[in-house]
Amino acid sequence: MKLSEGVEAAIHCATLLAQLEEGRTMPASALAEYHGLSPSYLLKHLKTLAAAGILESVSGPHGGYRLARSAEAVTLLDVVLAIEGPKPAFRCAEIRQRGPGALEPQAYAQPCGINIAMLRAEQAYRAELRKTRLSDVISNYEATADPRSIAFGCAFVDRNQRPQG
Amino acid sequence: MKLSEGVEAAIHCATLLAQLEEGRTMPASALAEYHGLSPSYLLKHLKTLAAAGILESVSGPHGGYRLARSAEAVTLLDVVLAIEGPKPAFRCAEIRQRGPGALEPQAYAQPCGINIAMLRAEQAYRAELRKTRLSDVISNYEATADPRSIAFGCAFVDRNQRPQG
DNA sequence: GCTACAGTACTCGGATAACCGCTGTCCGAGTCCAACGGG
DNA sequence: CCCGTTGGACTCGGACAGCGGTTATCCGAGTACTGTAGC
Repeated sequence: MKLSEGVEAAIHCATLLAQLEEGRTMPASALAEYHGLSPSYLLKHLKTLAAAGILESVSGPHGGYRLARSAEAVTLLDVVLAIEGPKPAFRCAEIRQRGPGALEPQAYAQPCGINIAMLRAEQAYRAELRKTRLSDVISNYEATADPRSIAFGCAFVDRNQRPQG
Repeated sequence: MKLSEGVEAAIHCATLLAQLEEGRTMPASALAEYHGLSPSYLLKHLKTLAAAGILESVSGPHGGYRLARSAEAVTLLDVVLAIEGPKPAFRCAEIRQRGPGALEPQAYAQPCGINIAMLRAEQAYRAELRKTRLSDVISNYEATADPRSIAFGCAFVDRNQRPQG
């Protein structure tokens, strides 16, 4: 079990985007520079987030990305599902229906108990991720990070945010 | 996020192994036949489970695999961690320490809030998996499965289990 | 008839190729600004 | 001086290679049975 590397980048970017002023946007190149990542690759994930309705994109010279809704309305689960896809991590291949002891398909109306247990665990995982909103991440960041980091972030946002599109 | 295909096979095999009599073993070839899987590939995962201390292996003509401890003492988490590895699904690459605003490493004594949230969710996932024991899976199976499947399983176990090694 | 031995067949164990998805990258479509020329 | 037009530059969007990891497989090491030969 392993999550895509892009999940971390996506969350960081969403966090930064949440800090710019209402209606403003920030281009992918600025986000990549701020996080020290490859612009080309980051763009791929930003595109995915936009397709999922978490970000909005604005084209043109003063374009860029911004949150499609408030930071309180975006959970970590939203971001993870957008990048990783909605399919559960455990995909039951219905092994029980294979082999020499297999019966007709109608005999397997009851779902596989293993699948149920695995999906229940994943529901717990998702429920926990759903509890954390983007705004919570920001609050925690502002409360614990080095003041110099916060100041740099604010300055960077002021410098790179684009006017209302 | 996706789990290895082998997790499902591993759980099914462990479940079947839990049903044979005390001290008996069952060869990988029988497990593969019962589940309609490739013997070569299944052996790989059984080996992994044995290395993790969940199964015990016995070599020789009457050899095979058996549970290393009781079905009550094996949780789904044990099996998943054995196959997938103990590392968390979310691996923080410390993106916050990259980019032009990075500070000296000492400034990042506090762990990354994003990482904390992701790990907390994974702890919930593992806690849920830890609740389900192999014996629970068997109980559920015997309570819900088609009687013919259960009878076939019992007959198969009787036919393929090897004497105490 | 009993025992010791060698051969054999069966098991697991580790090392080795093939496929798939994430990683990383590029160029094209669309959009807004700005400069320029005309009125 | 003001306005329309045109050119340019900047943005996102989708399509294209490269690589690591899981999948799938094979042959070798070890062990217990079995048949045989000797006592």
